Amino acid sequence: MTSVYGGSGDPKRGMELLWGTREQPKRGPKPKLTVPRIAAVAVELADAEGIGSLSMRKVAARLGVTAMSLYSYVPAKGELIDVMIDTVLGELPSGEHDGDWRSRLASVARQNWELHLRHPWLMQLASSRPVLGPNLIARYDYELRAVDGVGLSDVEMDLVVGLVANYVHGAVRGAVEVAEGEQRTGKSDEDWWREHEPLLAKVFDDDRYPVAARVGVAAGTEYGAAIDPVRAFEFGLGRVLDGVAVLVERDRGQAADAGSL
Amino acid sequence: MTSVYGGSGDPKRGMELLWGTREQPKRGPKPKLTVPRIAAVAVELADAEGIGSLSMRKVAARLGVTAMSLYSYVPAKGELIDVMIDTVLGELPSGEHDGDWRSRLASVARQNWELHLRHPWLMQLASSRPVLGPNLIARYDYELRAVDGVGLSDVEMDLVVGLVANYVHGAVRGAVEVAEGEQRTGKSDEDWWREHEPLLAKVFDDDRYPVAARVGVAAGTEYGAAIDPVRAFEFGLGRVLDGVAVLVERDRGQAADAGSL
DNA sequence: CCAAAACTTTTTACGCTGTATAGAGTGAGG
DNA sequence: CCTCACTCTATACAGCGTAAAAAGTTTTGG
Repeated sequence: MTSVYGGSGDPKRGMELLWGTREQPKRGPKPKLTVPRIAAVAVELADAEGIGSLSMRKVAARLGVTAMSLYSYVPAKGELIDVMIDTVLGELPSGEHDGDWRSRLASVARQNWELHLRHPWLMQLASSRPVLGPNLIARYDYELRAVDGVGLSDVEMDLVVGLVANYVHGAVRGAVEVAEGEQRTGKSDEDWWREHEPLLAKVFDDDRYPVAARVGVAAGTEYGAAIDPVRAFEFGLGRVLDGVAVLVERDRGQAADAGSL
Repeated sequence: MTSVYGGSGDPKRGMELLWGTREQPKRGPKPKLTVPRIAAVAVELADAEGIGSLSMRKVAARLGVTAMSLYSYVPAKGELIDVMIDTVLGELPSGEHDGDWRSRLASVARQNWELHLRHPWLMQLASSRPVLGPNLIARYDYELRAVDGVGLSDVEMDLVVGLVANYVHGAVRGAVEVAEGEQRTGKSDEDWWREHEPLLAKVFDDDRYPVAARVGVAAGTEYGAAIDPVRAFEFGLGRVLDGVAVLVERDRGQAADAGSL
């Protein structure tokens, strides 16, 4: 008899998984595995070979078990990935903050940046539903506290934190591309750039696309490569924080508090 | 679920595909298909069912041909996806601009936003290498022209355009999630939010996560849902443009300065 | 004009995927 | 003890990308 909500459906079961609120069974053989152990192995595999080549069979093999055995811990692969996501979110700080709001927010951004570099497969789960696991909530609280008490409204706080998260997510894309490209081809981005220079010269047609040609060449020679993801990230982060600062100062003036910054 | 395409071998063949610089064969039967036609059908399928369920067999079937037949037009699925990407980039404007730099850059962002909503599968190709097709170059030129002549250095222009692209990419994620969630479950995000309110109340534990609880509830009631992607996008775009404005004014006051943050 | 060469298309096949289903093994409660 | 609840294994299926081989189609050279 098959459940109507097979596969990625049942949110209650997913919540039990993420929050570990499942009463352990009283009868039957002792389980050989645990959900956190399965998730840890899956994360290891995804880090090493990419989420695209992560399969239930490989995870099971690494655990000395058959593929189907995993299905008594996890309803389907989708839920396993949900647990993987919340697992790696647990690597992020969620305690007390230091410094002013700007340095706090910069730290938040850099922590998220590094997490995505450690686990590039996070990028590719862009269009799945959010997970709402315990580590996500803890982290959300932490990120909000970075801008708590600086004069923003609650909704503005949520929007600012979302803005930083969104920006980091977009920016890390370039870095992951470069890193995976280098891993795949064994060539550095710089080598690739030099090797394909003649082809790029034809692509950046000076007559049809004068601005692209001028700027593309200027940027390419400056970076020594097609893109410099770290520089792009730090540059964009600076602009984003400048934009938030404008908002903070505006709100502060509105609250008749002539503080400095 | 996720599509990772790797291994794509010959970059020269890929370039020929994208730029259409392949001399057509003199002997043999007339080809029934063309690469643009194949790509158009593939885009249609990906729009309708997602990139995860796009297969060579389905594309071929839609064209009245067997799967293997496609391999005389395209070396592999990865290259087909490259062509798909450049194809949809062709939907974007690339002509003359109106208005000042701020409204131009806002238009650029909104155009990219809408493109991603039309073709959500673009999101999931986050970690593939860039495509360098003709439409990408034309669009890059167009976006650069939005901020040409406002006093930024060439490298700064590249960084600003990259910042906006990165931000949009990150922001569109939430919108795609909501849209796909609604399509998959048949329920609006608002319904989902209301239905799971008791569970969310337990998740937002007021003692452990006071800030998350306060802000999460405030944001949720304000949006009438877990997130309001359009509002988040417009808010973040405003802040990003404010941050760019700070840079523009700084450069304007000071002839040349590449420093940031 | 005909055969060879060049090209497209189909057929078949292989190893891989997620997971449905059924059965075997294991431990506690009646 | 048996029985129930549970874990784990074995088997199977449909679908995937694509390699290899063969068949069909058109142009070219002799």
